[in-house]
Amino acid sequence: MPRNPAMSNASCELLGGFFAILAHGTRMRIFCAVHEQARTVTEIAAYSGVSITNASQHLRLMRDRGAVVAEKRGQSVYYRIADSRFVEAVMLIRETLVDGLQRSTAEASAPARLRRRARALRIA
Amino acid sequence: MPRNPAMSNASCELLGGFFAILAHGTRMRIFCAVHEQARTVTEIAAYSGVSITNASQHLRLMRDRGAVVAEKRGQSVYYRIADSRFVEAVMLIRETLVDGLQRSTAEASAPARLRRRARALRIA
DNA sequence: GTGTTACTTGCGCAATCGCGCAAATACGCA
DNA sequence: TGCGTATTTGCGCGATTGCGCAAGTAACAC
Repeated sequence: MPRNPAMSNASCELLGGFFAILAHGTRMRIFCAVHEQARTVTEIAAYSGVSITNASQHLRLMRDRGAVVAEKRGQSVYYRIADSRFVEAVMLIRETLVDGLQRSTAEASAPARLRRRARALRIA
Repeated sequence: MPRNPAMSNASCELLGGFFAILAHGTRMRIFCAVHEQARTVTEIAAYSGVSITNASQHLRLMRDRGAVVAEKRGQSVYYRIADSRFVEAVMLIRETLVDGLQRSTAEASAPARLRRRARALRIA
């Protein structure tokens, strides 16, 4: 990337693998669920609107790739985001996406698809 | 996310869709290829080590979701990153990932898998 | 018009992903 | 010990993704 243009293939695969973690609506919701405090699998499942089994499956993937960390307390497992910079990065992308959509929808010819997206992100 | 914990489901789907753009080694390499200057499909394909057809397919996805923009000049199409903040976000995640792997590999019990990952990102 | 270069698109197939279900494991309490 | 709660894991199947191949479109030169 910027200061390191010739990033190795292995680095690209690795980074790509990390982005895959958030490349899914449910996992993004899980990310939101744990972004401010550690939560149990049951809580996360309820928040995200998926089964406990499914939440556990997603959490395993996210943990294996270093996005979240798990801590067992009593009979529950608490998950939280491994590093707050991940949240910063997501915020940054979200803002940029919103700006891009605002610019698009400002043009009269903006297709309905874009306007719908902009609305989804709560702008315009 | 941080300032907006209760992000709507639609927002999560949308953000997830965006992350999917970079959730693939080839697309990450394409991202690297165009991060500092606009390049043609042929150049991008050569840089990324894939066929022109395949590069074009990936680029279409990336353009549809707003990660890159295309500009036709002569008989070539030049692609570039739509917003430099996308690059910043990728850098931020890359650094965070490197830090996490450094911390992991610092422990004596770090599994070989992590050490391999750290090496791939050119640390340690 | 023909030919060439640059890129895109439709199709088909193998590989991967997401998820429900049932079974297994781990913990705490009586 | 046995019981209830919390979480994980293995399996199977439908849905999606990635990619090669062949055909199609676009711009330029002759």
